[in-house]
Amino acid sequence: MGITKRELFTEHQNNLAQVAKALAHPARIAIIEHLLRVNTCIGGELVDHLPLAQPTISQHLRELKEAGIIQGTIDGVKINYCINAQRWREIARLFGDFLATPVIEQGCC
Amino acid sequence: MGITKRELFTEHQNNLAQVAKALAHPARIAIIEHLLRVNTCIGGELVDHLPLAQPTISQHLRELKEAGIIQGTIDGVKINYCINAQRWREIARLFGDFLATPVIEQGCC
DNA sequence: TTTATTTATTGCAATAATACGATTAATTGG
DNA sequence: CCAATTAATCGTATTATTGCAATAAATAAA
Repeated sequence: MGITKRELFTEHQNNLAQVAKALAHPARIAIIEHLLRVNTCIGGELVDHLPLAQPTISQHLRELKEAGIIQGTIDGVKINYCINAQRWREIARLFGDFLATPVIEQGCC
Repeated sequence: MGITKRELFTEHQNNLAQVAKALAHPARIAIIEHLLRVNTCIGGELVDHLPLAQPTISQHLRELKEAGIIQGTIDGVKINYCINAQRWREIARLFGDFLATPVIEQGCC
């Protein structure tokens, strides 16, 4: 995109937006859903599972890693990926609090 | 971005990703936070409130509108914006269910 | 060492997003 | 009608994202 003027917004607003951005692609949702289901998997399994080329998946994995949502540990030639449980709970709280804010319904709109 | 291959993913994955994308900018988070606080406001108030030019804010408002998160009703020359309460609850459920999925912590990763 | 396996990186093309000045459209008030 | 107000749209520059082929890097196995 063009450049986002992050410095003009609060840290909280940027945190929410940044996590949302990490979740803003169906492939990354699919990766997370898969990891939540199987707990741990290697990259190759994702290549078999998702309809995208290996470099593309590697790129999505990197974005999820940079957002702290997943982590990988080297196991020989392979890499075991899993969800960062602590970060996952943190994100659940962050979005939970935000989305739990009630909307007062008025007739105005 | 480049073109996202949405047709290769499930409707649920695309739904989550699409809402996340609508939330993936601090200005849009700020707009939502403001509307949650004041319940209703006109576009001009947002221009005073946010450090962005009027056309930019108008563009962000359109994206939030297209995601169904906000709605606007014409009031003379002005437009009253507010959160779509029903949609907001729907999104809270969508993300709540997703983020509530527990991560089984293992020593592997 | 050579080969196979697995993942990351590079480089590129195509497309989407961000931001804003200028302009337009729509309505209100005089 | 004319000016003022408010918001949307257009056009454009800049930057980010997506996707993949080709390649590199790293380790394991033979």
